[in-house]
Amino acid sequence: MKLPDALEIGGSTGIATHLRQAIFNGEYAHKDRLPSERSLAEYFGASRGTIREALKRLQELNMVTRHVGSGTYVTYNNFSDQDIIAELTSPLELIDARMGIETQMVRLAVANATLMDIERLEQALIQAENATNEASAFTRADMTFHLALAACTRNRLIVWLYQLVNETRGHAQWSAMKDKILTRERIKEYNNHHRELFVSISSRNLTQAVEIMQKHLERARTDLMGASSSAD
Amino acid sequence: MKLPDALEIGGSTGIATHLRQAIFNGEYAHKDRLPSERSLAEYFGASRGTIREALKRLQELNMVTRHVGSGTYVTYNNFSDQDIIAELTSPLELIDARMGIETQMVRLAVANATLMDIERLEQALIQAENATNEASAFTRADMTFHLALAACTRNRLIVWLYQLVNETRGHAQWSAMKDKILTRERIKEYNNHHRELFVSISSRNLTQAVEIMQKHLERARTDLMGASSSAD
DNA sequence: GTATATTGAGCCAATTTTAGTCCTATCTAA
DNA sequence: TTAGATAGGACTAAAATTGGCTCAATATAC
Repeated sequence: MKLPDALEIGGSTGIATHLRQAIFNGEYAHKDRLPSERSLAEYFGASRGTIREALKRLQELNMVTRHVGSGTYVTYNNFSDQDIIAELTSPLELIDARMGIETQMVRLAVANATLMDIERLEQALIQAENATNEASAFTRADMTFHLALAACTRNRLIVWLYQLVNETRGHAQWSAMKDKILTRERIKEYNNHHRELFVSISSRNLTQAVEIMQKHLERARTDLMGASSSAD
Repeated sequence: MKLPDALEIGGSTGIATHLRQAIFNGEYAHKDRLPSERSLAEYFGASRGTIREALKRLQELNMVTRHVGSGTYVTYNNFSDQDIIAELTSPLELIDARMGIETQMVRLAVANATLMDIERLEQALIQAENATNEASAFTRADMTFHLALAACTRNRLIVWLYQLVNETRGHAQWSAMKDKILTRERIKEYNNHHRELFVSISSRNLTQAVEIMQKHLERARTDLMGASSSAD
């Protein structure tokens, strides 16, 4: 292995580097199609075989996929902030964040929820109560319930923030644990929390509602810690 | 280093990319009608089928809707969710949201802040204390302080969320009131809050820190309401 | 000289593009 | 109201393009 004396990096490795840079720089975005091998060959002044060798490298780096008759497509994902955050956030961090937002949500919900909001909340609650059998169905219904709760605040900023938080719940680390945590028993318990929460909000009992939400999330945290420690 | 003029990518995907860029760049605005398939075919030197394939991609991306006999219309909204939310959010809604996130931030900061975090927090504090003369300078320093506080939580999700919240602070409704609210006297008072907050966090006094943050935001709310009512 | 990389050519199978035609929906002007 | 122009939707068979692959010839590096 020696370093090139000149800037000239020829051959398949040089072309591969060039293309890699182009993709990193966003010249070719996610799902874009690269030029055909024959066009690239002409452009780089190389033979088709060399281009193929270069593309093979990109393929091995999982930066492109190739389809006969169609073309070479960029699979490299220039992740958005949100994707990175969702990937990095641990379920425990998530609970901590929810603890802040959702208890405030409860306070504002008690103060601001309209009758229609409360009706929607109850419908979401009923859906969750009918989903005790399957973890993924309950997860969906649970998200809907908490989102309906967010809507009760009548605060669009909070609704938006909670939607963002909610999206990180769908990601890898949580999904992997979900089935272990959500036993039928726990689902029942969570639904009881939801029911209590609904009652206290619809009767505008502030301190009770806040307490229940705190209990709910504390319980979720301990369940989570039990699962992650038993997983080690 | 980018001169692929000779490398125009053809095909439906290339045309789709081209049109997508045109919409992103505002060449075609929201609700505008795109040229007809036949015109586009002529313009791009491709057949109608290829154009249809490209438009199908845009349709799948929810960037256009198409109506027989009428045309293809842009539905992509150049404003991001964040811009819309920031525009719609009133300063009072903002305070309500901050009330939830920031009190939780304080709790986690007391628990998790490292010495380095606390040092950064103090530096931000000092900067804010030196910016008593100009409202916009104080606003910037204030944001930095609260962001440093977010960092103390060691919770990346919360940091991210708070960054988003913070960005909405820079928008129209707040900016208009800022100069009215941020008298030199109030800036001094806010800085006192910051100082107290810093002391209680660095001494790990949880209940005191939470109380101060609540006082701080409650005060911001009343100041805000005074300003908005006098503005009517 | 040997090992390695590159070249250019040809062929294959998968896929896309083309250039038609006919259809229905919508708009506009007589 | 009616007629004509124009819009997108759907389908087809032929042609062009694309990546996958092989092979012998050539160039380059050690």
